Amino acid sequence: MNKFYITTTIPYVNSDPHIGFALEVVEADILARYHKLMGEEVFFNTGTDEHGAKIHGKALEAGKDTQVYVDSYAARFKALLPKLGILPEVHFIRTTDAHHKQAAQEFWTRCNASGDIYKKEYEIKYCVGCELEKTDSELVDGKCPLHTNLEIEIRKEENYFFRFSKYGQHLLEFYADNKTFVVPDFRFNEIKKFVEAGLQDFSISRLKEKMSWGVPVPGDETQVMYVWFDALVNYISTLGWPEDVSNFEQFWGTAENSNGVQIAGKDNLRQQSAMWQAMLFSAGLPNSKQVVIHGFINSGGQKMSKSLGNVVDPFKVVDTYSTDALRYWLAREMNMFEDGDFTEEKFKESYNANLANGLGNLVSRVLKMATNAGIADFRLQIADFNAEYKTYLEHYEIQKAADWVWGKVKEVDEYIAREEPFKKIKVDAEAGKKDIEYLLAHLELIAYHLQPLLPDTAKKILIALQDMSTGTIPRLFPRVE
RNA sequence: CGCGGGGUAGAGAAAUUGGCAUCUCGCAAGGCUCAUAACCUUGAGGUUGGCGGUUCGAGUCCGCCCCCCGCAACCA
Repeated sequence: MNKFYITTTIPYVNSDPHIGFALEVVEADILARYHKLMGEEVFFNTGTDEHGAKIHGKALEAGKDTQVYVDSYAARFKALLPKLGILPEVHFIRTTDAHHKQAAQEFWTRCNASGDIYKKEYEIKYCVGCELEKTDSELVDGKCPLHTNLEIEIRKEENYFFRFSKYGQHLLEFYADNKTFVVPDFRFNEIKKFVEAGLQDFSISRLKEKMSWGVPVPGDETQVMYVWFDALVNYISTLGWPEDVSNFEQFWGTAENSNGVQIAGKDNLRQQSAMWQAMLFSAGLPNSKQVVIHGFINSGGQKMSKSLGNVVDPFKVVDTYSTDALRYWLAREMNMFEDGDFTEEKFKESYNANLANGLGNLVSRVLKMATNAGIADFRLQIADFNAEYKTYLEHYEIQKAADWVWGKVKEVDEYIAREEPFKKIKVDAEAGKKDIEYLLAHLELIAYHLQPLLPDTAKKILIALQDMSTGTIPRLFPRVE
């Protein structure tokens, strides 16, 4: 049996889940469901990234024990999954899981054995106001934007570094041999350019006495791993690596047959397609098979931010509309690879046009015609996806796959207007009935192809088709005014 | 000349290797009554950011310019 492995990146639990995470996990779920329906054995991973100074700081600020703090956030992310209609068998890894920590340590040990880890003095930019380390990109004019009255302190400490620079050439050769390693191609070009420009080693640990919230570095009591290093290992620790070799090789793959598909946002291009791959080289493990990079969801034309107050809460969207309404929007209104824009108004417009008036209304009218014609049951007959639709999903073109389905919705509406079976049945019962059966078959076609996209809705339609004797017609998506 | 993405109807998008500028929403008129005030048809709406070039033919290829938006290393 073919194996399919897909993973999202794991969100950092320093704030509530936002719609960007919902996008990523729904995209992964659509692909996982598709491969499952194609008869493959699927391993689907998501989870939470829970170490690091930021989280530690936030917990201290809230006056909570750090583990208690991350537990409550992890629960929040976990609670979102059923709200989004994610496959219940999804693996949810937490980087504070005991097994993950052991796996991260083993990974470190292997990189160290390859001679890729060394100690060097590192200059940390530290904001006394936040009591946190700051990155260059967080600073505005060399100052912390939250504490512009304070100077940034430079603190020197000895950290472990990873020899990223050693793997530049190796990465370029790997990219050349794997022509669709990063999807879409413009992102692949971006990362190639970045690697070509030359790589610098990056720090992978912090002094424990200053920042204790991390995985202990093997063989050095004084240091903990920097959050990235341990977090990236989740993609394989989730499979039971290093102990469960069989599971690891079946799903993550082998050197000859890599099998791990990763989905990530455009901000994660470097970490996933360069840094993590170099780490895998170093540890002597198979690379990912593909890294699929999606865009961002903006809100009203601007980046979502707390200060602008335009953050979209996926829980709220689901509660107002429905799980499948949100899944529809993420699948069809978002281009898989470009940025999209969310506004309540556009969401509602699209909901009414495509779900209420389009799909929902079509199901109503066809089932009513069937009921009126005395057709009580319908034998399901579709067992495979359309070839064009398959091609789209195999190339991660979720939007196009959804377009294909709604193209069918349109065709069926047109057919009804052209053939007028509701009229025909009054003069020629046989011909009218034949038309209606044709419509029912197309409803099945639509429902079948909706399974990965809107699983709940697909199921409702398929169930309704099989028993129309009760005369009750599901109202899938009521109009919202 | 740091790297990259983009500019197509009021809005959002699409257009293998150059070949009738297409689709959805919205708007107008008509049709239909199976349906969730829904559905179908037709129509209005365009200097494809600008200028120039190649070509029988350019949204597409080449040159220059203008304007948006990311990234610029340890930020998911």
